[in-house]
Amino acid sequence: MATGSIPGKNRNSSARGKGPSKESIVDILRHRIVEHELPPGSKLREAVLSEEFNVSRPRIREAFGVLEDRGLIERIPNRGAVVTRLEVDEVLALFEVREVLEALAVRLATEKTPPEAWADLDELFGKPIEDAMERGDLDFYVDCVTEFRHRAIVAANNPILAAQLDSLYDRTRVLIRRLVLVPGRALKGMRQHQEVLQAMREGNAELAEQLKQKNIRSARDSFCEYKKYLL
Amino acid sequence: MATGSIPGKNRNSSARGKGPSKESIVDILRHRIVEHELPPGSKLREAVLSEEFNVSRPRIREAFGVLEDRGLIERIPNRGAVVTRLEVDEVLALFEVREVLEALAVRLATEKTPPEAWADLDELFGKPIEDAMERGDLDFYVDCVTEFRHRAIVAANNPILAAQLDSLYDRTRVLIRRLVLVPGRALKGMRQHQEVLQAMREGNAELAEQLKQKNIRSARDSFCEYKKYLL
DNA sequence: GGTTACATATTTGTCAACACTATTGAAAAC
DNA sequence: GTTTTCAATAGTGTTGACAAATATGTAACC
Repeated sequence: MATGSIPGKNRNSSARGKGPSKESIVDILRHRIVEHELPPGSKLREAVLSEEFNVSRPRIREAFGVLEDRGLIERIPNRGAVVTRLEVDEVLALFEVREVLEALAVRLATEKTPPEAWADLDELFGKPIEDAMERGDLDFYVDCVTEFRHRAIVAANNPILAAQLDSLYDRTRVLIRRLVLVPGRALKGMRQHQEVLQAMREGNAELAEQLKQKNIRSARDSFCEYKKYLL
Repeated sequence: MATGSIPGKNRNSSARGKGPSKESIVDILRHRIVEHELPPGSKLREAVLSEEFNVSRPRIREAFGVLEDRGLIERIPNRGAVVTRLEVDEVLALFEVREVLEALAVRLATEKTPPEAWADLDELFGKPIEDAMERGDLDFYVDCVTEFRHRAIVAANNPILAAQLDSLYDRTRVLIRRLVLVPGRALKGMRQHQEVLQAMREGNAELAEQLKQKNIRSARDSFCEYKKYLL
């Protein structure tokens, strides 16, 4: 259920290599959509996909069904499937939910893990990331935050939470990545993560949860301020 | 996406009435599963369903895809689909997430609505429900709590949150209903809801959120204590 | 009597072809 | 020259049938 695998370029690719499994199909499509390889508004034609994956149209159709249920595409009767376009209200709604779920992940991770386990992450968010920030290495910052997210979700040890967060994250991935371009956002995010990590190293789950929630809320505020540049 | 409609008995029902739409199919199946009309472990045969709904098997298959993605059924290759059986760990995981999401709904509802709007609910949770409790009318209690839930979710005005909560609730509906049988549980739940409502009438969103979170956590504790009777 | 092997039957997985709807282009009328 | 109507086309929605795999029941053998 948790879509953990990393799809994308790989086998199949039309060359009569027997089509990929159904889960692979939704994962590949999901990947293309969340990475804006298929930007919002793109039409998804069943025929071309069925030919590319060497499978029949009903299999594509089945994949469309779950993609639609996850809110990644919209299907208009007799008109076909289109990649969902995010509206401002929807982004704010996503942030509202992410605010409590990401915070929950941090709290559970802190509760369920000995504080020492966060030493390496804490180290990563020390000198290495500060150096990266000074030289404007945003990629490194994004990688660190991604790693933090991943570790927290794994440590939270809650498959349902992981699936829900994945689903939320899918719909805002590019947006969140664009957000680091907002002046001062990355620096602020780094400081906030350092605070969260410190609380985690002290085993203070409630504090870590509150700080993480503040972090997401502050990200949402940044989005609001710069929304016309970001959407 | 938010599965708000109330499916079940209705049109179609095999009598050559042209099959129901795809969304109807997953809603009908969803309804049967969450109400334990199809208890955990039931086998879902594509052929009988396609005949009952007067549709072809690929349509059933597509519905199975989203049901599987939502975690309501499991599909074993070449073996078919069975209704998911809940494990204790999974129930606890669901409670952990519900704890923060239901609380979020209450906070957002309080923030986005004038306090007077809760007068009728507050009234309902006053004398009427106390009387019902005295005469042991559990149905009335369940109806009140359901109404509270519904009102909070609508007032929260967040489609993503509504969809996630629906999905969580689907997987534990019968369990939660059984929970009111636990000695003292209903009474405790009533008092907790009264406290939450008071906070809402005072416009104290943060307090209402915390109280609602405590309410769910206390429900989880009750489940833990009586899990061998409930599962 | 119990166990194993085989044949049958049921059920899932997959596909290719058919029917219907909407869009787009051209042609004719104003 | 502009607008309206109609036909052709492309693409979705749906169906039924076919192939592969598993479960079941029976018979033979130990």
